[in-house]
Amino acid sequence: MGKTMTIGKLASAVGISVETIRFYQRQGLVIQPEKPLNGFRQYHVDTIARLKFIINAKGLGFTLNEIRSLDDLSFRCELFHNLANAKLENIKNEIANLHNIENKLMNIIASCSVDCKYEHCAVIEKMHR
Amino acid sequence: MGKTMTIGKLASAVGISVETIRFYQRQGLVIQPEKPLNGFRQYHVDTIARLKFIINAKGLGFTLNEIRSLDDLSFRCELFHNLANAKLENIKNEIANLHNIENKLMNIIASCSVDCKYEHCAVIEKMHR
DNA sequence: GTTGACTTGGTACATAGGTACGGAGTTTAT
DNA sequence: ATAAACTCCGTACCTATGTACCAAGTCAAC
Repeated sequence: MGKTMTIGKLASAVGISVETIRFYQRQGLVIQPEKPLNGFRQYHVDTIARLKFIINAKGLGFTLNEIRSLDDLSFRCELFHNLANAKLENIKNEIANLHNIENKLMNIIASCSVDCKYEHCAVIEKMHR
Repeated sequence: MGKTMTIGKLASAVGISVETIRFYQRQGLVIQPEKPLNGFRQYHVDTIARLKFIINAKGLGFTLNEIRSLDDLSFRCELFHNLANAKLENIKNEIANLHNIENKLMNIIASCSVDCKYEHCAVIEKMHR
């Protein structure tokens, strides 16, 4: 047996909405417990850990699809290592792209300060080429 | 007058698809020229600059909505400065968030190397709390 | 003057990750 | 025993940025 709870309690226990849990069920991330002939579905306390896992993995940048695939690792470090490293590369690329944009923006802002003496912004002008 | 062209020529002149130009028109980013009673719509050469502006602004991280609002600046540097700085802050925040994730990932990868002596990955375990 | 390439306009689909709604059933509190 | 709160289920909607498809019209080349 063990402790069980309705979806609302579960939701407030982990700090997400009922609708989100239902969404995760539809995505196959959380197993929906059987519905008793009479009454509300009962969720096992372990579902809290499951949801926290999903939330934590999301916090590490994993998508819901990737989290689903994390399940296939069945706690084997080596496989997890690979996925985490792949994700890390991923994040580093995103950071590099953003740094690129950041530099362009800083250049353009600096350039605007220097070049734009009159009404007509030379920087906006340049953006048309 | 001036040179004009059909949408296909325009698309290949700037290196995007016809569908994308049509999409930008629907978004109000590009003005659709009048359709002659008989024949294809003719785009003025200036539309090339317009599209390049959109593409460049996208490259600076501006969304299509923001690009639409860039139009209201009518080349006034000061206003553009404000928007560009806001966007820069924006990008910096995104970078900071990603760095945060990056650190968490690196910690977790390192921790997995140290803690996981056996089959059961202690790091995945921790992600359930 | 016919064939192939292009345009037009409308609509549907795609991703990712949810949020919102509505009517009916169930449970809980008073 | 009745009202308030909660659950269930299905479905529609949301943002952002396009992509895909279709039938019908038009244009250009050979």
